Amino acid sequence: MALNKKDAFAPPLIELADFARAIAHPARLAILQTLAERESCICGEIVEVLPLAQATVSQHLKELKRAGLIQGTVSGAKSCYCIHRDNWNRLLEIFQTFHSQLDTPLNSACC
Amino acid sequence: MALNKKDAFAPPLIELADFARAIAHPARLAILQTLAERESCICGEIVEVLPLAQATVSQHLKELKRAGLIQGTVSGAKSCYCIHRDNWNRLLEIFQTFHSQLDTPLNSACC
DNA sequence: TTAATTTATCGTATAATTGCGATATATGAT
DNA sequence: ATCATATATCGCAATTATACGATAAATTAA
Repeated sequence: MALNKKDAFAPPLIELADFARAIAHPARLAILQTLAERESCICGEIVEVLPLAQATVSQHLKELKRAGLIQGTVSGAKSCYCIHRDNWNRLLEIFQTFHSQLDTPLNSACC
Repeated sequence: MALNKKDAFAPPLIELADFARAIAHPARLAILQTLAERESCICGEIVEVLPLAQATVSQHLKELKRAGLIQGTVSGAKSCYCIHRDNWNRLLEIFQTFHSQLDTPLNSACC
């Protein structure tokens, strides 16, 4: 955009929007699923599972890490990832809070 | 992207990712908030509240409408918007379902 | 009818996202 | 030491998103 206006909004909105952006791609949701279903925190396995090139998967992993939804550590030549449980739960919490704040006050009569 | 790979993923993931994308901008979250706090379903009022130009707000409204999170009807020269309660609740539901599916099976021991 | 108001859309510019091949780097195996 | 494996990063291309001024279209007010 010409100018980034995101910072003009309230911090809670920015935080939720940022989390939402991280999960706003089916590949990243699939990564989270894969990390969850296997007890070991794979990496190359994710590349096998997803219909994407290794470089692309690495980028998605980086984005999830940036948002704090996963964490990764190097173990030898391989890289090990897993879900960051605290932040993953926090996302649910703040979205539930936001959602309930938008509950209809009186009636849901609308336009 | 060179080629859009999103369709290569499971429909539930695509649906959730699409909802997430719609709320992945603080302006759109602010719009949802504004629509919720006023019983009347404003439009020009949103422009007054947000730190964005009218054309930009209109674009964000269009995006929220595309995702099904709001609905709008024309009433005279003005346009009236409100939250699409069914879909708004559905988003919460499918995210909660997805989130619970990723619950730790045994231990949360990680990398 | 004319003027003002309201909102959607167009056109444009800029920035971010997505995707991948190629490469660099580091570890593990031989 | 050499080779294979694993992964992050670079560079590039294509697409999409963000933002806004200008304009169009329709309604309301005068």
